[in-house]
Amino acid sequence: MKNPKTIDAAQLNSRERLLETAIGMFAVKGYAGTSVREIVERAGVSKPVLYYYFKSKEGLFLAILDKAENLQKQLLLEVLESEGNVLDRLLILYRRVYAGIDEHRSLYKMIHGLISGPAQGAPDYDFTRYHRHMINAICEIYNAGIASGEVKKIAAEEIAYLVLSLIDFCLHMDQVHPQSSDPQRPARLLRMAFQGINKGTEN
Amino acid sequence: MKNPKTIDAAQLNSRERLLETAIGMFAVKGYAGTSVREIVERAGVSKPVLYYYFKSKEGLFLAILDKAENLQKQLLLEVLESEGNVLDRLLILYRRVYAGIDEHRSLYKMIHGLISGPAQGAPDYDFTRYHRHMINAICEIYNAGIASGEVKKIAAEEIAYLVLSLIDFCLHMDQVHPQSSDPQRPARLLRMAFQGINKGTEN
DNA sequence: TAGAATATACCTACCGGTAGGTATTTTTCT
DNA sequence: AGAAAAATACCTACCGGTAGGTATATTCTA
Repeated sequence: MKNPKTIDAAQLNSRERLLETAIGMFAVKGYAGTSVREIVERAGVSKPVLYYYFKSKEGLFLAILDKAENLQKQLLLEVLESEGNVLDRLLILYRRVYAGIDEHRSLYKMIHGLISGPAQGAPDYDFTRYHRHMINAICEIYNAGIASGEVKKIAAEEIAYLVLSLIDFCLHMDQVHPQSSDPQRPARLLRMAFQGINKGTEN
Repeated sequence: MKNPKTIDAAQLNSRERLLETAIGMFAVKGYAGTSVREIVERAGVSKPVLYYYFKSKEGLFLAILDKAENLQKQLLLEVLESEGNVLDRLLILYRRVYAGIDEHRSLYKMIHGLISGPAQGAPDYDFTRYHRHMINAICEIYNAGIASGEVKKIAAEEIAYLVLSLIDFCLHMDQVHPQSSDPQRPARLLRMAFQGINKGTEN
């Protein structure tokens, strides 16, 4: 039997439970606002278990961010396997990112809170990496479009910032103003932006 | 001599210094991430001075929010004294809010962090009040427009949400993406929205 | 039976908060 | 006006509690 956690799969193992619990609590109470005591209590383990797997509160925090980065990388790899024109692929990107956020709401909330809010006493961490991964992925898609002659030869990074702004905006709207949600918005905005980017338009 | 603090106006009094210091620290480190020791140290006072004026860390926090609410109310009162058509007055509102945020950057950062991020262990507080004040002000401006026959008779609250979303968006852009700042954006967006609201358009 | 995984019991450092005291200004009373 | 009383504005020193973290013993499981 080599498949992992064979017996007693009824409950996740302690490590995974700690991760999930901490993500949830960091997301709603912040890093400094969450004590390791509360984490282990809710996770139903004793304190040394946390230190056994993560060595410190900071280690647990970094493990979470590590996991997040892997999720993002994996997600972007999948997206980059897509085929089609630039606009379609960017929409695939958006939908995949959106689905990912939906699947890991707390994780997104936690990271977003640290990117756009106070440091909450959390250890130093370069959060721009998430941003960079996104930029790189968009650049790759756009450069493919340039190579195939589909879109104008504009510096891909310029486009990437524009596209990412639109995506951020749509995500933001959907997260904090769900009442004015509009599933067509991303496609519409991206299409609008592309009026001036597609080669056909010649201006 | 009855005028306040006659002698030695060289430095602000302890209370004011504590407020300003705490605002700055809550803004960058969050509520739970900031200790009263650090606050009093940086403010150059002893700990009991904080408890003398605010009775607790929580009291200091609430005093800050109280101050913020007063600032906002004062600002909106000024704006509501303006005259002109609805669009002009909304632009005045935007510019005034923008100036207010610029003048109290840390305070804005602190509150924004608590509205859109984790609770950071801060005491309960109904942050929707700031939102409501804005909505009410916009409603008042819009209703004046209805009374004068300038704009369509649409429920003012509906308009208020639309306008506030635009304003939030512009502020957000200016705060977190200052490189793509555009002073004309608010006017342009508001004007766009008003194409369908002004009576002239008849649709 | 070895080692991975967990528990009990504990440590030190720092947290928010206070006891108790003092210098200084303001008010009150005569 | 001038002394007495009281309020204001601060201090040093310390409290109980809890934070993150650990030494050590025990229990599972392969």
